[in-house]
Amino acid sequence: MPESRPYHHGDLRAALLAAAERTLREKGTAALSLRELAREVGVSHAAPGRHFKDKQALLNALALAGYERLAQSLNTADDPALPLEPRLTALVRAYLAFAIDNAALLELMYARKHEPDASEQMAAAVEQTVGSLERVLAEAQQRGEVIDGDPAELNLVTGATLHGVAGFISAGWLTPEAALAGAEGLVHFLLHGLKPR
Amino acid sequence: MPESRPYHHGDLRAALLAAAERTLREKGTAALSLRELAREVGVSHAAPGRHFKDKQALLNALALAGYERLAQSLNTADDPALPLEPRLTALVRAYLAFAIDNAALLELMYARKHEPDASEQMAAAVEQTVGSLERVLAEAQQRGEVIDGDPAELNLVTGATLHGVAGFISAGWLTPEAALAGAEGLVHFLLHGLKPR
DNA sequence: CCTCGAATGTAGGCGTCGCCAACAATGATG
DNA sequence: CATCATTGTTGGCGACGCCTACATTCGAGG
Repeated sequence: MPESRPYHHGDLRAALLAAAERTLREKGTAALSLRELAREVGVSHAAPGRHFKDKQALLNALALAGYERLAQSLNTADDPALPLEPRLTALVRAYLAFAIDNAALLELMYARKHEPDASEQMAAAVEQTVGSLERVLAEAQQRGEVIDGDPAELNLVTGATLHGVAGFISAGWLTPEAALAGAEGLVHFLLHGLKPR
Repeated sequence: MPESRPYHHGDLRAALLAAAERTLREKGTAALSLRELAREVGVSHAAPGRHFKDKQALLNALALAGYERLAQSLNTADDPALPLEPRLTALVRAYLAFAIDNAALLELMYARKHEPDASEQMAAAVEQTVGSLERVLAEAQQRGEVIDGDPAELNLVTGATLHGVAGFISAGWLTPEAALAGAEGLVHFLLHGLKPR
């Protein structure tokens, strides 16, 4: 009699990803279990297996979605009309904001578990993400506002700095407030370095 | 007849830590299991519990040892007689070298699992580690070779950059060779920034 | 409209894990 | 030498990821 729920969920895959992201945000990576997700969504413990061949596949899907969200966030934060320094500051703010309220997800995105297959889709997403920064730097370089050199290399160090700060935030060595407040100073450092002029 | 091994191991705690570090290096964090460690060392599956209250306690001990090793490595790499730039380069090289052949361990060291207790010992070890960099920067600052500003803040951004590069290495976006080769350029960037002079 | 195969969900089981409690051997302290 | 804390063993609990066999539903071709 209890017509309960239909035998088929409708969009279990999406529901699992949504639940996973919520769990990730609220309880952290360690609390992510396929069985628990199945329970939350109301299906049997083996149902997730129909949509993700194993746990890593789900993590990959989460990471992929994360990259897309981050790339979009960076793209909307980028205002090509701005001068270099404020333009970079906006990007840095957007990245740090993402890192702050997606700490566990970001960690997942950076986990090097997907080297073997590489999954092209993932690579493309990463490219899109770092592309935001690279574009800005390359343009500035053409205008002579940034030193010469392989753009990829420049992009690497700036990206590393950002990534490092994000890591410090999730390690708890830097409060989110301090990080966001320091964004301007951070960009200034990126541009001018440690040496006095 | 088989007088096998004595009932008591002698120094089980150290043996476990050693085995754990080996496993960490060879198979990665995911392959670390208390039961497996016990098997490797030749004790029963519950024996580790006598020395580490839970798995996290073992991980903390590993991280602590890692910090001590890293701090020592940085200290021996620091030559106060050198001018600023080569001196920093040596430190960067030492840090990257550690990151390269202790990737999984470094990840553990940066995991923010030990905020609650803080374990003072850990905090002291961290302080010792970052202290190497901070000292160099503070001295250079006094000599006027580095811009003014809160030394802790300067230290933060340089540390973040280093940490970020290390992250890129373990993410596989940067080969160890490329990272070490780029150390000099990295330091130059830290000192001079992206803007042309 | 019906059938039949593919897609999706369920039930149960296997081996492993971390942790716990009860018990056994050892070694240090009086 | 007796006693007791330390250290190791055995066995068990619940949870996990993954697998296989089975059930239900959906959709495409007759």
